[in-house]
Amino acid sequence: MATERKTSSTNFRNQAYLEEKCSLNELLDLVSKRWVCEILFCVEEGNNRFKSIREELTYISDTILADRVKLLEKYDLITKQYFDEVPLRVEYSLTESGRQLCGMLEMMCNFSDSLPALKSMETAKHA
Amino acid sequence: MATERKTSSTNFRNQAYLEEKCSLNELLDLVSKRWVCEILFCVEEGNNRFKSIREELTYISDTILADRVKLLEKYDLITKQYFDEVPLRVEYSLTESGRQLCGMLEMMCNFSDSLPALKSMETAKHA
DNA sequence: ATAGTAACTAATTAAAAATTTAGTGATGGC
DNA sequence: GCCATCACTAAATTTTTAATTAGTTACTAT
Repeated sequence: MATERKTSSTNFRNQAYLEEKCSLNELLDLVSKRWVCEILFCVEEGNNRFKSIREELTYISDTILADRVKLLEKYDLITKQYFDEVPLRVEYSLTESGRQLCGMLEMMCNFSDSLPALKSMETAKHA
Repeated sequence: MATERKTSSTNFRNQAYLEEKCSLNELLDLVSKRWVCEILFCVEEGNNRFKSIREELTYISDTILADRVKLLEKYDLITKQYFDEVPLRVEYSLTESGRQLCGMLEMMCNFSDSLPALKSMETAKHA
């Protein structure tokens, strides 16, 4: 998983340039990683264990889920609580920032639902 | 630029699964493409020509800018107006959807500015 | 005739992201 | 001892995305 970024690339420089210009770019880089929003929504709705999230998000793998919860914890959007049980039990919950972010994502979700351009493409796909 | 996606991959299936689950995933896939938000903000602020956007966004290339304005037009977030002049003149402007999206992105921008986790990483980077 | 302009496109290559496969530790049940 | 559980990690591979290089069109200015 952990292949290092090449800090000498123009690819890297451009991302740094954008993040410097506006922190939105950093936030978007996080929330647009695959599965991230759905994981947030799972936790928001109380589906807060590793295994149960993995089951809800049909095709996600252990590797990715572990990576994403780690990222979300790093950005202080979720927290982990460890229970001294066997087998191991860990529960995730949203932080205050996480709750705020979820609120905004839900707004965007409503917006995207109402976007004619997106809707017509959906329909085209199913046709 | 136009390398076709491999529709048989699980990578593709997972993206389709997420978009089916929630259209937010489709919208995020668009706005998180590199440079997209900054292009929207340029147009919003009246910087509405190909060349001037390219100059404002220092490191962007013709190839990428052309791809992004095409995408934004496809999703009906910007429109193009052609002027019959020489040399060729094209102006972009936000659609009503584009304006709404910009509004939400600005909200998210304020949020990300206030996120302690992001801020501390910024600081760490410059240290 | 040659060079320059704006707004692009096509093909290639480099880099990053997602996925797959195979493991870990501590414990419990058979 | 052997298999199972949960919540992970490491390494390798595949797929996608971004960047580079080299063009195009239709005209104008030198």
